[in-house]
Amino acid sequence: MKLIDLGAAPDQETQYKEFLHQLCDQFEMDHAAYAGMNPAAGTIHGHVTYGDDWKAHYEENQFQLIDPTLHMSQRSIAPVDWSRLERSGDFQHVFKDASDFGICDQGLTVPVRGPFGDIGLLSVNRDCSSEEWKKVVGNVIGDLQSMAVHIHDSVMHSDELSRILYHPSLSSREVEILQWVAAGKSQQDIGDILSISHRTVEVHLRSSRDKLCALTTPQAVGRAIANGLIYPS
Amino acid sequence: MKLIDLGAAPDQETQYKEFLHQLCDQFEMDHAAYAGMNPAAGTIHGHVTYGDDWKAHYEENQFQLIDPTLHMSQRSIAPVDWSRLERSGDFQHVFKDASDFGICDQGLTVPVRGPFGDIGLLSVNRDCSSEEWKKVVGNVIGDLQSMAVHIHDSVMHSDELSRILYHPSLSSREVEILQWVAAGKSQQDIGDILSISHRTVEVHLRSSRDKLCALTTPQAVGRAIANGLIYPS
DNA sequence: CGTCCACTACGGGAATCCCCGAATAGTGCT
DNA sequence: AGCACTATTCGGGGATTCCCGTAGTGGACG
Repeated sequence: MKLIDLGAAPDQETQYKEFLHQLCDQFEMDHAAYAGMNPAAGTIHGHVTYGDDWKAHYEENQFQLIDPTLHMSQRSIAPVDWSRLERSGDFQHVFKDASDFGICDQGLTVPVRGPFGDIGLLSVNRDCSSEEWKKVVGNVIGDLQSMAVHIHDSVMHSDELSRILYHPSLSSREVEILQWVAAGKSQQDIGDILSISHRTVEVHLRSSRDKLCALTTPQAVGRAIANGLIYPS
Repeated sequence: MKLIDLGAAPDQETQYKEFLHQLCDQFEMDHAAYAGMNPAAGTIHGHVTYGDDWKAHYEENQFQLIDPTLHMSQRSIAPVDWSRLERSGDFQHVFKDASDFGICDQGLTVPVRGPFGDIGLLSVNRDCSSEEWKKVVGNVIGDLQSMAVHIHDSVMHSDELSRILYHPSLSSREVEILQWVAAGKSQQDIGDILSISHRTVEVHLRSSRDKLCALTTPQAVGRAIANGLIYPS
């Protein structure tokens, strides 16, 4: 299994696309797609081997908001075979359109997570018999896992600068207190834990809200988690 | 590659240990160890193939606080080969003791992350020549990745609180209100928007908290966002 | 058909949070 | 040194949220 050095790519878009095409050839897949979300930087990376027509159609209809393959695998640790997805309205909606573009609903999505709340999703699909699919998947699942880690690692490291630049600058005290709030502690509790007045705790929370442009503490916690500043607990 | 159904284990400790021993046999390793941390549930799972004497020594000296293999891989996306670890004082300290127990410093740690900030670390090591190590690792890295995902997935789902968190069932009204809260609206605002009493809004929030096992609304919002029930805004 | 349970809905009063003002200490710039 | 800015600390008092109790409705089940 050959790994491309994705980091040194001068033209990343082309490089990643080429990588995915090679991945398809190697693992006998029709298509491959990678989606990487870095909430800390507010960036989203997408690379696909699909045609531009399907890409345009997907973006136009905002399918990323309802796409069940993204929704499920974002919540999973293990790879998600599309056959195990609920055949809901959203599923029918997306895959009915997909089939019009010659894309089948037999696929697999491998989720990868980094330490900053960043998520990478590597999806592959192939139009073939159910038995053949199972056999192919069984053979390449481990390599796919490695590929997913490799591409996500590469993408996130190429994006490191923007992550640092766009990181909201909360003070350590503010992060500390926000983390306790997300852990379900009251302001009084936190004051006791940190041995300061609960009034002071509230001031730090206020400045956190200001910096995150949040109207309420729950909203601030939501944004802090989405930004990878704190972890849910 | 055979996967044990870890979920149906009557005696989990024994089952996981047996799984790790099989993993060693299959991948030609001396030892294997898994450590899983779930901050949402506040639980830590550990399973190793090391002897009880080293286990006791490790715990006694609180090595988990300084162990560089844990420290580095907690911050990495890709697997970490121990040869790339900095030979710091902590490294010397841990591995000097380890060698006294017949454990070598040639190993690899594979990190896996779930959607709740939960981390699983699967480590393997083997005493052999550097060339042989590279060859062995190259052959099994993909399978190790799959194994790490499999065991972490299994451990997290075997945990009671984790099970609840991974499969919450909020009513549509509860999700709707939680989404407004995450958008920074007050209970009064939401009541006006939905044309119901703000008291009722609070009841829905309370049942949302209950279902998500959250002590406060901010914590509930954090968990709801973390598992994709609502979107940050 | 009655029972149980989940969802929806409302209100009183206590607990908590949030807006206001205020003080001290450190940091960087002129 | 003087100034501006931020981080950290604290308190009063009004606004908001939260706990407890109550109640109607509709679906599931023996």
